[in-house]
Amino acid sequence: MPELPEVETIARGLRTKIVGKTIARVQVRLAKVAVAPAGVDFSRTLAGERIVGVARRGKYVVLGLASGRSLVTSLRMTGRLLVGDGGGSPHPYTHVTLCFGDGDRLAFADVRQFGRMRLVGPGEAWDAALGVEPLGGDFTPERFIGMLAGRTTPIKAFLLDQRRIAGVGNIYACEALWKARIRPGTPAKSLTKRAIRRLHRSLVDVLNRAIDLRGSSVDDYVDADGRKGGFQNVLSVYGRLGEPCDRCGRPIVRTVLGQRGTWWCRGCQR
DNA sequence: CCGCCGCCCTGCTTGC
DNA sequence: TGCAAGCAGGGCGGCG
Repeated sequence: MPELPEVETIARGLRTKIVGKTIARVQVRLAKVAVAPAGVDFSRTLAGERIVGVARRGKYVVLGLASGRSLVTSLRMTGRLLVGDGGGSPHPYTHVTLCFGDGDRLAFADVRQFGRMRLVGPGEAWDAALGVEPLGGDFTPERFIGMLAGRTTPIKAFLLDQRRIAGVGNIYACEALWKARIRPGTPAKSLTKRAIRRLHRSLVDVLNRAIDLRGSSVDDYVDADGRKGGFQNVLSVYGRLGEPCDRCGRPIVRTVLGQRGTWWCRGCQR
């Protein structure tokens, strides 16, 4: 499931491939995944647009268009953005295809149909409800301490709340908490400043390391080239039920917290 | 504002 | 062996 490092990898891959290309036509096979403002036709509006940039915000891939509009893609769990020349057989769950003037195509495919491609207008504050970028300069240890003050919610649930910190999903929340030696269920407000600083460091380190390794391919994630990531080979807890903890040797457990599977070590996460 | 819950959807796993 | 039920999960809207 694509989280910040996977989406960053996808965005970087797309940037080298599609910036500068002009959209000639758009095929929408599953209407509900292609979202546009009221009165705006998704396909007709995109036709003729030129791609001027590819960015990431939280877990969203943002294609910047020459008109000032943006095409914002949420991949959710199983969404993929794939570039090709249309020569090979298309991904069987392709819902939207952008056909460029030079014959290349950008396909949005998603088995579970949870992902969305959303066309937003110039200056539209589509990300107003999204929280701070964890790898941006705004996310300081002191700010993190302030964010957690008085919050009763379990720290792991807080990390997953996109309105607070944008881009952290289940894999990296579990990994960062393990690295910081913090129990996932700890109420946010009861963490010491020292522990919060440790968690801040762990979160930034885990995300950067995962980007270096081009993300984690846990289920079927692949980047814009169809390549798998490498972080799944260095996971400490995620998906490792029963395996010995790398730090203390106790078997990794799986519990459910906020309706999400949570992997952690009872031995060394306090 | 905050926390909690159900829904969306399909493929895989589990159980009879 | 075959089939149905259960489960997983990110974001969003609704509720208290």
